[in-house]
Amino acid sequence: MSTRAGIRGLGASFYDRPVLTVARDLIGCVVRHGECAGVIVETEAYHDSEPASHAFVGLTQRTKTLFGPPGRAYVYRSYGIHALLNAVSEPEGVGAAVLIRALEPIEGIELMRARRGLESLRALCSGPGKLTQALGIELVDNGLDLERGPVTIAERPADWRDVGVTVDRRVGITKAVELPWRFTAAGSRFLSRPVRAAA
DNA sequence: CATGGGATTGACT
DNA sequence: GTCAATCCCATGC
Repeated sequence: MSTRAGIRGLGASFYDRPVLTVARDLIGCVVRHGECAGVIVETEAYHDSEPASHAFVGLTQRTKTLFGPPGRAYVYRSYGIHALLNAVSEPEGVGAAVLIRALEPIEGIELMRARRGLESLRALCSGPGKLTQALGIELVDNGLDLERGPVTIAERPADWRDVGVTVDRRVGITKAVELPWRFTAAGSRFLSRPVRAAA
């Protein structure tokens, strides 16, 4: 491993594991596109066995990336407006992915502010549609290899290695709402929404 | 070919 | 708190 830390993307073996494990382990990792980068502070897992997942309907034109090899980006348009970024997980043939829901911005912040038309650091990437706008990720990035880029996800920086992870229910869905498949960096100020109060 | 439903956001009451 | 914007694609006639 001669590449500089934080530049090289995680390889397919990282994603070729149960999607809940990948979703938890992605907290603290770094998403990068060009000069812009941020630490992942919120993820959700989706799997073809449960109806909130796009892959629940089976293999279609839309879901073929989800059923493809692990370590690729699944990018789709939500509500006609927003591009949402996922990391395809589990072996090829299983429709599973991790939705990246929020980042703590660390590099390229001025470009992110220009793309978002906002100043507030907390508002730049605190939602799945916000972070793709801030990083300039669009539908053309669907299917790209997250190890080679242009969008990459790299391992945790040293100061994020021992980040605490909080488990919660997923946001914004109408099916399988009870599954605790949302993961957040404990105490982060950059989440899309607060963690739900304990029962 | 027509229809309907979103893994959301920002503006507004 | 409510609600519209707006694109892709799955489904059904």
